[in-house]
Amino acid sequence: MVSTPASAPPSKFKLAQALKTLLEEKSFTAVTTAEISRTAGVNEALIYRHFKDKRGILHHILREYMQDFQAEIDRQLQVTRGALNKLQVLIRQHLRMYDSNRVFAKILLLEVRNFPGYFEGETYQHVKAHGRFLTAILNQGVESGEIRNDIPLSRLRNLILGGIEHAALAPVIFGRDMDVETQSKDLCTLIFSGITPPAK
Amino acid sequence: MVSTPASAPPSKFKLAQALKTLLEEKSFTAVTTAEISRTAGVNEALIYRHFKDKRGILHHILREYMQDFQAEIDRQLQVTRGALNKLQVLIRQHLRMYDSNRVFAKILLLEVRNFPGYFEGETYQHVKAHGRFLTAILNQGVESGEIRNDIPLSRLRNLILGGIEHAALAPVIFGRDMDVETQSKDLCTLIFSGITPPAK
DNA sequence: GAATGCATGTAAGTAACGCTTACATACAAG
DNA sequence: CTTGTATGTAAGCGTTACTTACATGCATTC
Repeated sequence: MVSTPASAPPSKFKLAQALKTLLEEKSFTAVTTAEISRTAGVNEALIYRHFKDKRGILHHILREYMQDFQAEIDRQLQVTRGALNKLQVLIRQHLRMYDSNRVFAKILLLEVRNFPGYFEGETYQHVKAHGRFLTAILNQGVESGEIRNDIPLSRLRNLILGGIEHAALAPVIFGRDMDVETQSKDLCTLIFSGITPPAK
Repeated sequence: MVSTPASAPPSKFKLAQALKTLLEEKSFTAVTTAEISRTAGVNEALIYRHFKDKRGILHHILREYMQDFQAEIDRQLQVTRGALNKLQVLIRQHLRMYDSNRVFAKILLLEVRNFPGYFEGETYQHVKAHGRFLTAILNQGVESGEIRNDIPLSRLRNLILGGIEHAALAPVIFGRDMDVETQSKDLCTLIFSGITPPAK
């Protein structure tokens, strides 16, 4: 039994890898199919053997990233107790992921949302699953009394996801580096207790 | 002196209007130049007389929206005292704008960010100006003691903008309606005092 | 070792789309 | 009458995503 990686056959892997590389420097629409195949060192027609679309490559890449991401979060959260602690881990891990995988962040935050049919597609289901995961943590927090229960959880989730996203957005867009530890610490402080001064 | 609207000549106005109409139903990339000119009832080549690009039309529309938006906010904030009150007005007005101008929200939140050169372009300056405006309010809040000063203002701004954005995102994408008043009230509560239970 | 099947390679082509160009007309202002 | 501006028409160009048809190398299987 030989090693059969998830993205076998080899040319499929090469194509996905090539697109990742190209996305480091330009936007998805600015990358041509000819360019992808040339970078991958395979024939252009192979794109359409392995993927439905040019966009199919992007979706494939995004799915891989999402799976790695979710796996890492699952792993870390198994040793974490308390809803607020879990939230903190989730937020930090989120920013870490965006920081060390700029292409992933670019795809998820900038490229994919205006695809026709993206939100109906399978790839979005992975993202949704991640959202439900966050809701579950919030739910636990409400039950334990760590989190307020006078506002619908969906609102809390929106704020958290929005906060993470906007913390990452500028660094990702302008290629600046982000101080993940400070950013996530501050973000947690704000999300937990708000922008008004702490009652000392 | 006759009325000379900002978007004279007439065909320019018609083209912009046509794109707005088309964007209600499909994404920008899914709209073709032929379609725009046909809907506008003008010749396709006129697009390139009035705009640099197909994208130029979108930028033009976005600028118009931004100016209206900023004007309305300026107007409302002149009669509002206190940083937190101003913030509340800003947040509610933001959501109102996104709610009643879905095309505007679509452009700003979904379409424009992956344009090559958008962040270097003139249109983005309007958005940046709006960001500085928010920072000014936060600054005032820090000075008056309404807002905490132990965390950089850019972080607060990110959280606020991210929260607004994510509150609007799902309704905009899925065409659901949003309860602006409840949404903005809850969002303010969360941003002001966080997701932990209020100290009664 | 012949056959089967899969991954790959090559090359030509198509349709759509963004965008350009060249030329003509209508009309108002000076 | 001239000039300038907004507009109209139509043909065409280059790029790009995507398709099709056909051929090869190579492993597994019978």
